[in-house]
Amino acid sequence: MYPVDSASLFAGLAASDKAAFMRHARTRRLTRGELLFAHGDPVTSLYLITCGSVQLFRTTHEGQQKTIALVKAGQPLCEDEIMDACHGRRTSGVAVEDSELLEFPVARVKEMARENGTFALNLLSLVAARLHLAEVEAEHQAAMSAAQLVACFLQRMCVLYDFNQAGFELPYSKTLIASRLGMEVKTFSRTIAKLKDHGISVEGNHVAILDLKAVGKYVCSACSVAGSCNTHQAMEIKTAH
Amino acid sequence: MYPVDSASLFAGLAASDKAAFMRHARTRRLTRGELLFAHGDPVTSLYLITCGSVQLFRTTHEGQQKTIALVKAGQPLCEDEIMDACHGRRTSGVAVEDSELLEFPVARVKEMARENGTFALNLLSLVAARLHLAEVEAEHQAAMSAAQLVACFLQRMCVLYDFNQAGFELPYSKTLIASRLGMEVKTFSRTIAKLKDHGISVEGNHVAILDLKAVGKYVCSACSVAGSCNTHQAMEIKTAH
DNA sequence: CGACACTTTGAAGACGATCAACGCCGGTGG
DNA sequence: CCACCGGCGTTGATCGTCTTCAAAGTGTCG
Repeated sequence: MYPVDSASLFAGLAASDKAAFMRHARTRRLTRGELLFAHGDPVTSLYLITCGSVQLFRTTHEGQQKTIALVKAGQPLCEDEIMDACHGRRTSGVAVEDSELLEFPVARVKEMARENGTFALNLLSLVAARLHLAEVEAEHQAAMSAAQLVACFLQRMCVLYDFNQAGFELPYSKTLIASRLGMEVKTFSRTIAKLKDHGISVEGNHVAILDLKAVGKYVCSACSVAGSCNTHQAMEIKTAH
Repeated sequence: MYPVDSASLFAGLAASDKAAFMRHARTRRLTRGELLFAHGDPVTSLYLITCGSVQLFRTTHEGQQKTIALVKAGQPLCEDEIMDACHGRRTSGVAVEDSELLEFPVARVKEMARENGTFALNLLSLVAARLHLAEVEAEHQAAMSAAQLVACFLQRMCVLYDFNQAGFELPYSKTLIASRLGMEVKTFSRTIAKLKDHGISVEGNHVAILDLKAVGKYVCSACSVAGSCNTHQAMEIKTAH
């Protein structure tokens, strides 16, 4: 269970305001694979994952499904959709594993944002951060090879999930990760083999990042002016305003 | 000159509040090609373009430059950067043509958002809309061929710039548009030829969209559940909350 | 044990990027 | 006035990368 109070959404809020807001929360429990909402559904709620993780995805006309995001415990869900409720969900949301989340009615969230400037700015920070992330992601997709994408992703995951670089287990299936990276499973599979030569070993679900320099050399203009993709580390962590 | 008062940023604001905010505005005039800010610069201001247009881009290590966005008169600039001033500009901004814009200090904007709930929600709407746009864009890049991208772009431009479908002039150079679409000029050039067969004729800077159905058949799951990319039209127009 | 989802691998194919060369135009300077 | 240059746009040929098709191995769970 994730400590809800420390969510960046509530940073800087008075305990009383937080408590008042929390009274509108409902707890939702999902089992592995259960649908939280579907593409096109009306946007009625904002969520905060307290346990587990959720996959956001879209299904293309051919039935293929593209993963937009993997959201883990402690992170909010759909904070970017609350402002245009009229257009319906932009993605489908499904529990990757047994999960638990807090559900806040959109109307309450807007009300809170309208009345509490700090909360509004927190919300703005979150959405802005996601936008930045989306831009970086887009640039990566365009500029980097499959191998670079995978290396970059593994390294970021390592930081974000607080894993030990020297050895950790993949928290998601390879199929899911491949979809998240926008590539075919086959390509992902092939790519993994090549990574051995670049300081990253993957065997089954076990990953070991042996040579960090090899990863770091993939420079990316979106991440910093002249730095390396190691600065990704800061990207998802920062939320303060 | 664009009517500033009708900017979506100020929707629903009391005239007095708007006026108070506007007092902090400074007018900036840029000549064609002039730099507004560079990648990495501290984020000091939010802009509102009153006249002309601005290119946002990043320069990669090899010196190539990728266009992130083309912002035209009436639209705000950098509304997504104001919340993490510490990280510096994420893009460089340059005037595509002689332009004029209003400049608001970041501190004032934050202050306004903190005190005025409506303004805060307007800001949130803007950033959320941009995020949505970025996601759709990413999906397009991944799912559509070069020809589809160009067709889609031309059609959207037609709506966004209020052009006549039957015949209009490109407002930007082909080089710039190609960069905006994330493709090489050469590819863009070749693609244009192919479009003739699909109901879009381009000769020099003159474009005519003859067969709309041809364009419309490029369906895209990001835009609507089962609709066509014609719904792009709604995308950039909506900003209300 | 058998169904089925997940993963790996080989071979062929499609697409866009890259290399290279050329025509076009506006500006500059001799 | 003309020769030169740089930016822009077009076109042909080639190349690398990722997807697709096809097939088979691995694992889990009923």
